[in-house]
Amino acid sequence: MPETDSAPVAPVSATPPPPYLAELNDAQRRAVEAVDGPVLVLAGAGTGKTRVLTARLAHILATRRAWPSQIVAVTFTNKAALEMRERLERLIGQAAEGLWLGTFHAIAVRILRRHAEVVGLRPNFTILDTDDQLRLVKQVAAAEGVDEKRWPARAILGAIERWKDRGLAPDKVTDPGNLADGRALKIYRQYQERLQTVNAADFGDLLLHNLTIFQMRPEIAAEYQERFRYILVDEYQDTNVAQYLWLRLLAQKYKNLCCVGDDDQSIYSWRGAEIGNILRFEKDFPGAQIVRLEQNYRSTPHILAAASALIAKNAGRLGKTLWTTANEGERVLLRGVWDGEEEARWIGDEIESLQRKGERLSQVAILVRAGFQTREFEERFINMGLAYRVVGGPRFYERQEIRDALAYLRLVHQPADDFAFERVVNTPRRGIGTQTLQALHHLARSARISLGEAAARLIATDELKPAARKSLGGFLTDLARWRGLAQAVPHTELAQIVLDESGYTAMWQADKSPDAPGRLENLKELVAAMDEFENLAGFLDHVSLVMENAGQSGGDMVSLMTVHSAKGLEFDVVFLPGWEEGLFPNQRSLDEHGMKGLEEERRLAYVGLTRARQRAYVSYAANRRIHGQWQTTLPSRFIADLPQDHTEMNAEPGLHPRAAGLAPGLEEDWQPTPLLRRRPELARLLMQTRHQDVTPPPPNAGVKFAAGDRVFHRKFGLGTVRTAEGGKLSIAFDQAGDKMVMDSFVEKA
DNA sequence: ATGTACAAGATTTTT
DNA sequence: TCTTGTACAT
Repeated sequence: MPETDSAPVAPVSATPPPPYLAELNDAQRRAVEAVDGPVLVLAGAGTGKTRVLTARLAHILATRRAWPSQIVAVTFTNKAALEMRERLERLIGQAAEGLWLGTFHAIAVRILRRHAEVVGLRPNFTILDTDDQLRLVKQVAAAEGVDEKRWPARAILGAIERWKDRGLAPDKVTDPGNLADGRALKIYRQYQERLQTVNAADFGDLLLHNLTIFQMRPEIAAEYQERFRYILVDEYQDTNVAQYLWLRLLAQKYKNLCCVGDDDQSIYSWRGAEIGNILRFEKDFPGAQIVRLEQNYRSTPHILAAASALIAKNAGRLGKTLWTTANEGERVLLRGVWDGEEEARWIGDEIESLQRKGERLSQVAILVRAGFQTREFEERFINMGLAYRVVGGPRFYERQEIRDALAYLRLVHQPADDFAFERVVNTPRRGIGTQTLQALHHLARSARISLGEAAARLIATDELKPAARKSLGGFLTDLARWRGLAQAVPHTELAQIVLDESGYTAMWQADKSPDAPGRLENLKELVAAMDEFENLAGFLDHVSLVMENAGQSGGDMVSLMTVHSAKGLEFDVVFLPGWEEGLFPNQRSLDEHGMKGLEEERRLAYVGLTRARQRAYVSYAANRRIHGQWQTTLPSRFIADLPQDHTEMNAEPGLHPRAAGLAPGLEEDWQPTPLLRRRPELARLLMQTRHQDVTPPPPNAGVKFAAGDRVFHRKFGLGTVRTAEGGKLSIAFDQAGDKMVMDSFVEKA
């Protein structure tokens, strides 16, 4: 949101009949025209949520209910905000100057910068990234004497973030739980205090501080309540409690709040999203209009039916019946393969064949459950020369050299930024090691000052060794000079000067590792990217809030991403690999959240399927290598949830043939092959061949069982062999009782 | 203060 | 398998 928000901008003129209404169906039009008062739009996948929200914006402007600067529209990603703005401006035929459009965080930060002093910050405060957060928690926890092994910093930070997601500042927390022996709350307090000392806010703070400001200064709250005549929210099912409170407060005066959401697509509960926010809407806003959108414009009937049947297995949903008038199309294709490499090969071949039939690569996506799954596809696609892009993968701003460079700029811009200080004080090497740093930390913590200030005090004494003292002094002098320069020269020039004078560029020039030239290239790119911003502050905010890949968006390429990042997107063809028990649904989600976890996983599967317009492919592998370990896997229970009428099974011969009809109970006779776990060299050999042609060796080949042997069965557990005849064993299982089992299904215990 | 060698641990999803 | 952290040597 680069625009300023000074004076209200004149109303946008539009000539009737409005084009934005022409392309809508009845329900959509109702949602658009019900502009006064609270509105909740419950909409299924592919029913045109964003289109409705945009049309609504256009409508508000065209009917002159508000100026753009009196409207706030909140989207889930910055990209969605950009798209909405473009669409809106096309609709109204002019720029929507002054419109507040962006993520919760992007909007909250604008408010916070203005009133930072209310929460003890200065307007140029730093926005922390996850790394910095974690480092701070580690420091605080260590000082508190918490055992890192028992209570990893990650877990403590998780607890802190959960509190923040729920809108709880340290003084509001009532349930300290037993995390870190009940010390988590104490750590939270110190963490927060330290953030204030170093003039920084983390992501959660952006909203939390907003709430605090509104609470402590009612006149400020009133100002924004007055300003925001219309509030629009996309993806409402994924708002957390803090966001909900923020919205409720701001909408208090005009109550023109319109939320669009789909409870079946709530996939962020791990980040604090509350489906309850949707359910509560009518209670909080009596007389709210509820509009349901159920006509799907995206997918073919087969895909829609398969997805609907899948999500119908979830209990506790509001329930929607999606329908479409589209032509039947192809069934969802289910494909079972031997292993992950085979899966990547098959998908690659399939994409090539689609491409030959005229499908554009940019209309093809591979959606995986977890980030690490993209690697297999990348390797394969590089190999076959297929153009692809990883969406949301390793990001430009997360590269080491970029983060270092940014740390220099942050430190120039915000002298108290400890995290930046720590990052660059000895990069390039200045002979400032752990000893010196420890002394700095010690003083900084005890005197409640920033590291930079502590450094300044320390060089005034003779506590440090002469070498360290001299070098640290030089560093501080440099910083002071650059800060002075910041007023005088343009920010791109400043960046260049800082990188050169600090010796950072020279450091990489002297580096003879193969990736050094690339890093220097990236640094150049960074300086070039800064040119698009008015000043250093604007650039730094952009970097903190918009952590996405610059460039490389163009071109005809296959998209590779997690299902989470595919939210809100659509493609002609979607591949959904890795539908295996443990991977999808993810085991950890199941272990930690039980039924709730399973339902969220199912919603995720639903989101994945409904991204497809024309074709959806679901695949699973019988063997997968995870952390370099071979594991045999079962087809996901979600596959069994897909109705046979709308799917087509196409498994490799000999691979758990009834997988499609197999319920997760796995009563049946299929067993994974433990052989591969014991003999990875065999697995590797198998992987190097065309697997269609290879019959896997029978499991347990050559293993003979005799009465009295202790054995293990995947389903029945441990037991003792009573009799063995041919391949059939009679086994007395410790838990499951007596069973007849084929010997290939048990292992020697 | 810096560099090396070896061991342990990790992998869910992101504004 | 790959990355990160720690202990020890330089």
